[in-house]
Amino acid sequence: MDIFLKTIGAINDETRIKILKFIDINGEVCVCDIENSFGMIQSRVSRHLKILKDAGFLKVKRVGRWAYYSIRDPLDIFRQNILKEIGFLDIELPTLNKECITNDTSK
Amino acid sequence: MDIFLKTIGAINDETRIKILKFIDINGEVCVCDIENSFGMIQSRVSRHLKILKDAGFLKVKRVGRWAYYSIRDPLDIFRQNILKEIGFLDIELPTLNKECITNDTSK
DNA sequence: CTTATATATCAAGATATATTAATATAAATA
DNA sequence: TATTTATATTAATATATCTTGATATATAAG
Repeated sequence: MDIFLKTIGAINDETRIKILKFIDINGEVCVCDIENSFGMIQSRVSRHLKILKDAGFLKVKRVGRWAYYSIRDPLDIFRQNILKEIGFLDIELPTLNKECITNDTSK
Repeated sequence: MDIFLKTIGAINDETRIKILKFIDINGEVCVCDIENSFGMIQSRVSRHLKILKDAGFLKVKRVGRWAYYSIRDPLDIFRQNILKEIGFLDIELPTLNKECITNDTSK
């Protein structure tokens, strides 16, 4: 029950639905990608990512100082269905904005 | 998005998950059945039922003064999946207690 | 008139939730 | 080593939502 409610609670928020769909569409993104794309401050992004990760939707891959978030794989059928449903929603998402300073290979 | 959040919000509550599973298991039940089985006051039951109905999970059949609630049919796949998932949860449910005074045919 | 139900409101408390600032941590690098 | 950077975490605050009991009213049916 607790796990179920945690899963449901995680997607009971518009911001997290957007972030989740954003990651689902764009694949692996780092925290600063989300910061830049959504125009949110870092701590806010981190917090939402943690909730989505703890609810079993996301996984993290750490590379150096970056943390790359993506849809957890394997994903159980229930969460897959939720993801599919979110995919149907008509939401306006920002375009992926890869502006992270130190992520810029020209630097 | 709003409909999605309404659906999610409806099951983001332990009491409603229990009522929903209870109806799923027992089929058609009237408000007073739930009152008696769960030991909840009528207004509380009515309110939760309204939320579950508005979220698309339940339908009502009115017979005389009674209102019989059951799982909405047809139910879209997403809500079916939610119901299935709730079916897997290890929750303690009260047994159906049909004690409604005027429901008693011996009266 | 009584009963079953629906609905609405109020007030209190609980819960949660979001948000940001500040701080911590850890890695890269000068 | 010191600094910068990406990210995480915590603490404080503000806000919002929910739940619940109590109560009151409305409706429809018997």
